[in-house]
Amino acid sequence: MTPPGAGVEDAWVWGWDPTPGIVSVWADADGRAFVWRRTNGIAAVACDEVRFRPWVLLASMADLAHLGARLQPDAPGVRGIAWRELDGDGALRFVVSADDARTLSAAVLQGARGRHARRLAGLRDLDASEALVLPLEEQYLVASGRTHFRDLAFDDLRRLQLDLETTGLDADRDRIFLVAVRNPDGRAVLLEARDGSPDAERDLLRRLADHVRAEDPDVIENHNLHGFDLPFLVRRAERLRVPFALGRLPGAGMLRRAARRGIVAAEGADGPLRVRFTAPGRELIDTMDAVRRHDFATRELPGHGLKAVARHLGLAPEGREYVPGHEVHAVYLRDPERVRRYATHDVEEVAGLARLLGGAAFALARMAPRRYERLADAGPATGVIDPMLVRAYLRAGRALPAPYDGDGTVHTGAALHLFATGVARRVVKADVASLYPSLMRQYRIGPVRDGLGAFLAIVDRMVDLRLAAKARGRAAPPASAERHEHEAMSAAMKLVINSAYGYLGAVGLTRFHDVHAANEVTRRGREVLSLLCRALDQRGVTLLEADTDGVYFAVPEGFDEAAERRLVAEVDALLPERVRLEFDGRYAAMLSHEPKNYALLGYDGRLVLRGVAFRSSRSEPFGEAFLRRAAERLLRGDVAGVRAVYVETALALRARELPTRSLTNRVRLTKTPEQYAATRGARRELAYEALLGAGRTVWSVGERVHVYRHRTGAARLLAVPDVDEPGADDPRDYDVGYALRQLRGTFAARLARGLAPDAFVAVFAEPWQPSLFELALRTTAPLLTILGRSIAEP
DNA sequence: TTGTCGCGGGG
DNA sequence: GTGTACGCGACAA
Repeated sequence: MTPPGAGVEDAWVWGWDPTPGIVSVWADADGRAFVWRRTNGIAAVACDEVRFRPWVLLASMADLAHLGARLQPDAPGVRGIAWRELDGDGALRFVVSADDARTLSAAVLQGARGRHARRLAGLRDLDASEALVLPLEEQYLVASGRTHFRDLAFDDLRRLQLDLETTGLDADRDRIFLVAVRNPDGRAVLLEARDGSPDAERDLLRRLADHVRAEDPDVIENHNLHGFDLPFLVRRAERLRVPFALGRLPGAGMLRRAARRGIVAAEGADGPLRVRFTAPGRELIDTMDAVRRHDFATRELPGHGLKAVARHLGLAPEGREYVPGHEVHAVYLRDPERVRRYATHDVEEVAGLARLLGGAAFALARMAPRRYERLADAGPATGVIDPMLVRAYLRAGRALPAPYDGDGTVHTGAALHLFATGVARRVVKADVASLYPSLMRQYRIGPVRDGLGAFLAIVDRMVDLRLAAKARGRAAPPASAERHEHEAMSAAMKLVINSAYGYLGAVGLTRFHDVHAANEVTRRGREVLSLLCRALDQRGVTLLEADTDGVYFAVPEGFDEAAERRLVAEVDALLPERVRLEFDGRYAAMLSHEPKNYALLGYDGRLVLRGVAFRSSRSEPFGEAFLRRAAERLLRGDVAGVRAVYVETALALRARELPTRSLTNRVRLTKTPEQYAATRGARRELAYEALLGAGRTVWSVGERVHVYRHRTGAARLLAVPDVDEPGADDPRDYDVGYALRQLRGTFAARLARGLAPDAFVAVFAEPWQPSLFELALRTTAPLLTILGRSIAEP
């Protein structure tokens, strides 16, 4: 692993204290920090209790004038209340510290109360322009230069997974009947309530807490741990009036911390106040946070639920047991073994998922002065970069700028050009890797108020770290712990690097935001996009669409892939050093419909539809199917084939050969019968009219129904069984005329850009009137329309 | 048809 | 002591 270097900038990235093996940190208002470290190799855990001086950063010393001689200059070993002034022109420039947080707070507030009309309960009630107050453990980490996990690998952590099985989702009504635990050694243990009584559940809670204490993990993990298991446990313990805690500090209990993605604890002035639970000494990690981050980068997950993610990532064990959520308790009563298998598989999948995706937060916790559990759910800009910058400034002895709401300058966006519509063949996609971070580094675009230059220095370091980690990861044996660590490091760096641009633009949220710098980045980005479009244009290709950092273009006949790659490399050579244009893919054909709406046909025959025009779940299945088949024919240049698909579909509709199911809309009910009755007069809605028409006056919100238009024009319900069974009970009484109008007006219209107007008329002429042009269609080619060719100079 | 608001999960 | 984005569905205008 990377040791902290000796340089100033190394300290900005890694901290500077070499203490190895820290797995958790807690600090209290008495000025005590509890530091849990793995020792004796990694076999044991030790808790050091160390003194630290709570501190606050102030814009003015006026509030402390009342201290008189009790206020002393900061010096090593100083006792009592001390202060020092930082360099530079930042507004937050006085570091005031004390032996304990209460003394510090009382001293500052005594002065501040004289100036403020409102009540001040604590330092956090001061304006952000007057004071910067970090959580206590972050005060400790920033001041000490310590970070988590130095010299530890992810697999050195003691990680325990737990998963509740309950009779329902409401902790005020439902109860816990089983807890599956996976111990740090990988063994699964089931704790079960002996019956449905409150005493049995109390006993279960006590055994769970005992078990965790005995196994003594550093980390507790589950999927939706913070959204379900922890709040449920705490609520049950409250209702059953039994103590419950998961931490390592005796008597600390389950504490709360503010968290954006927490559960609602109270209603505040600016919306609900949300909290997450925390337990001193152990890190409470929710794998759903890691899943969200992962999907944010890859956007390939089918959903964020445990089962779907585990299946998708190949983590589901052989013979995985599945039980629908609402049946878990009922199944347990008649077949407890099945639920035991199910719950065991849950914790095993969570362990795999946490290891696969949790390494990124682990890597960040070795750098940023925050608890591992906070880095796991933090946004990368405010959650990772900001704390690192605060630490860098204090380390350098430089004052921090006060929060700033910007000067009202609006944020300008990326460029989007549509050069052509219709069908193009031999299409190439090229894009610039990490365009915005590359521009920031190339042109040294950083926040204007960052006089220290720490922002760009940190981004530079992270890019280097990422490249090194990628190289080392490739060199390491597949599936090895070493490879896992490098891949996690690379993922963590990617996350932060890609958020650096967002950091600049986050006016009012990040400490050093700078909308002018962000606009300079997008301006340079538009410039690069224009430059590469012009360069491609000059080389005889047909530009199709360019968006932000990528471009689609069509190459002349005779180009093979090698020639395409040479062309991309040629244009790449014209770009600034750090801005690299890469070959991203090649396609047999593209139907360009509107900006960000297109269809691609791969050389392997795969059809990709992008944009709302081509994929809407509101579309009736028959229309979607028609569009896919017809678009594919069009992309192959087979206009007569498009006609054939249309004729076939239209005739099938007219003959009612298509199942009613394929003409339905799937609608989720959102109004109760009473609510709909109230609005029915103003506006009639198909789904509810269908329900009423079927004589149904009772339904529940959330129910999904299939609705279609009956030949009479009235809304009708279709009973759709779970599995498709071509039904004897399929009524086939849909409104054919309406469906035909939809086919032509809604679906065929998506292909209009690829056909000349007269060809469109011929292709989609009424099928029972054989077209005069039927023969001519065999020689009709799809159309490509070149739009205005001006490539705007930025 | 076209903007905005809110969600994504857990039993 | 808190702030992602993206794509989609629901709802209102």
